Amino acid sequence: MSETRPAIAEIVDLLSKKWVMRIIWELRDGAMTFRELQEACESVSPTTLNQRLKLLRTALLVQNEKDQGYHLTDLGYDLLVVYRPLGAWAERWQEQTQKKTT
Amino acid sequence: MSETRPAIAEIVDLLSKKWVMRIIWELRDGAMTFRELQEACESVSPTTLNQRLKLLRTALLVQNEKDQGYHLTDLGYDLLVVYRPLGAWAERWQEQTQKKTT
DNA sequence: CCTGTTGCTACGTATTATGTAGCATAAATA
DNA sequence: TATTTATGCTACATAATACGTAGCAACAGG
Repeated sequence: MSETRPAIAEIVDLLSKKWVMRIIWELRDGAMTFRELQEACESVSPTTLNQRLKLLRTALLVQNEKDQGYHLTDLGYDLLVVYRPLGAWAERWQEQTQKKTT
Repeated sequence: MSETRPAIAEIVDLLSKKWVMRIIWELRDGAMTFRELQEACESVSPTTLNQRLKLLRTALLVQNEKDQGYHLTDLGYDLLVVYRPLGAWAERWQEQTQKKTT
């Protein structure tokens, strides 16, 4: 079904949707309830949050087992690991972009 | 102005906008014209492309010097470097998600 | 039975992206 | 010189997406 599309393209599509990266980030320290996630994500609307959680569940990045709340799968954690260097890059980026105003 | 917001949050916001990651990716091998970029990005509308290019230029990730076309800045290239491991992760991800159907 | 918490849906409004047309500039061609 | 071609981009109407608010059904105490 999705054989023709490269994996990287699909995941970039998914990660480009609003709140997706943020949700993964918020789940970094363990499970959260639906409403906890909602608050953490600047009170994102439940409609959108639920849509995103569905996407993330079918993408096997997030799970929701009974009484455990939403939490990352192993695959989801690995993605966080991949993203880790982005933090350092972002610091440098902010320095550069603030040279203009400061 | 943006002192209160962490760098990582800002960049995640930017990268979560449609076509932003794709545009950076398409510029990986050097300069492209506006219309080349447009074709490369599945004929994204010029309105949107121009909006994204404005964002990317003010974020110092893309430049557009005379007769050189659009191309990544050093900062932009560094971001690509950060993203490189995503390719390998995406392969593993696709294997996992295709276990279900195949 | 009442209250609180949970995950989630409904639905109208606002924001964002799309598609198509086309303009202004500059270089190449006839 | 007149015409074509390519460039970067704007205008604007429509479609898709996200938001905000209200509220429901299931469950757990008290």
